Amino acid sequence: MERVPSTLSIVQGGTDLISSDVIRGYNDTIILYLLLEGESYGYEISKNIKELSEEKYIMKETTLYSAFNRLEANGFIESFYGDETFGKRRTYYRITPSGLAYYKEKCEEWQLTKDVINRFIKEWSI
Amino acid sequence: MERVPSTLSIVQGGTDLISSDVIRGYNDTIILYLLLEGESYGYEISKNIKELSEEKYIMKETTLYSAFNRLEANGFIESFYGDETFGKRRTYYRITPSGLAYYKEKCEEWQLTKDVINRFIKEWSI
DNA sequence: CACAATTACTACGACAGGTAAAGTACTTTT
DNA sequence: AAAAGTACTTTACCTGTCGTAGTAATTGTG
Repeated sequence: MERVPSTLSIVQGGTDLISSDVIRGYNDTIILYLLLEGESYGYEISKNIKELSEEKYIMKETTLYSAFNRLEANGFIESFYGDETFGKRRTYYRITPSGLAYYKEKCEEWQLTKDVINRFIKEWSI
Repeated sequence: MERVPSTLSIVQGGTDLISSDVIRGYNDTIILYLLLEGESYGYEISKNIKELSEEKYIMKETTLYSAFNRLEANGFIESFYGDETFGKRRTYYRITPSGLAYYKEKCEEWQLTKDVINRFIKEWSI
């Protein structure tokens, strides 16, 4: 794997590429979205992101777990241990009311951000 | 001015807010877009961003000038001095062919990114 | 005429978020 | 028995943003 500077860093080697710097501001939101559907844990969320984005976005493990810590520190999610008696013990997360409020804010912000960025984008295809 | 952590840092105090972490991946693209229309310099670009975004996004000076340096180091823009004989000498920038190519890539990427993020966003208004 | 405001940068240092690399630990498949 | 998959944790580094501050010239206001 070639070493690429971070601005140009690419998720997925193929033709569908997304630079991680863009999603940056929305990693927390993406995680919260998946927790809306119910409690979950790291590995599952990771797979859900991959599936929902049709492999176009794969969140790195370290990014995911550091996001969990940040979200918990901010009171947006709560963690608890699962009671599985086999395998490695999972840490489950659930969204809190303030996490939901934050998610809603981010959704509104997204509409605005989209509009602003669109003004600086040209469409070359067709 | 209250000290706010960077994730929640806000551009514009009012109801229209955009966190800088989101635009992050597109600052370079925004600058290149404005250079498509012709040569320009820092202060002018800064004002154009403000106007085009209807005050919804104001790029910080330090962010702008560090973006210029990065873009020039990557060969996406070229700088030269203006010949004004009054005032402080301006550094003008023009976009290069490889800058144009990069801009086009970013535009395509944006369509993809928008689609991906949209999948994790709910619409609460209406 | 003094002063503030505006224009046009530059330098420095701090900080947050993303990520590579590596390790731990247990289970299932080959 | 080895590889692959599940489920994390720790460390250390890099990049981009941004607060603060300084320089330098011009224009507007009292």
